[in-house]
Amino acid sequence: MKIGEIARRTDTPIRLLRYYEEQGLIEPDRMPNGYREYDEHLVDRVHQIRGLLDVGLPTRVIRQILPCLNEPQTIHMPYITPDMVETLEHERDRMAEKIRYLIRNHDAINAYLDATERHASEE
DNA sequence: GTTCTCACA
DNA sequence: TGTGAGGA
Repeated sequence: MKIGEIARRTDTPIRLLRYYEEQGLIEPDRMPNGYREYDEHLVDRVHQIRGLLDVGLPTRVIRQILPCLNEPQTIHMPYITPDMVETLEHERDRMAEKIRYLIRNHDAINAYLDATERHASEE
């Protein structure tokens, strides 16, 4: 499929699909006219990449663990190198910190909503 | 209309 | 990573 179609199917801007390719996250074939040709399996891969990006993993880390991401939604670690373990541990810690902030903000918003409700029902 | 590359008041 | 230019 061409870039426009995979962009629709993965809800990813064309701009970003080209960017992911530049970062070595995906490598679509080329058609004779120079257009990128995306294989069906890349649909899942793009979804997977976006998922990891959403959780905060930088593209360089994703590129690193890419060979271990084959079945959709799963992470397999057949061959794990020491420095891969190191970066993953680092990312895990970053995630934990992010979660702490999320909880904090979640609580704050919740408290606000709570107060608003009480206020409204008292009027 | 769609895609491509390159580049940045 | 957004956006536009200039081609095919």
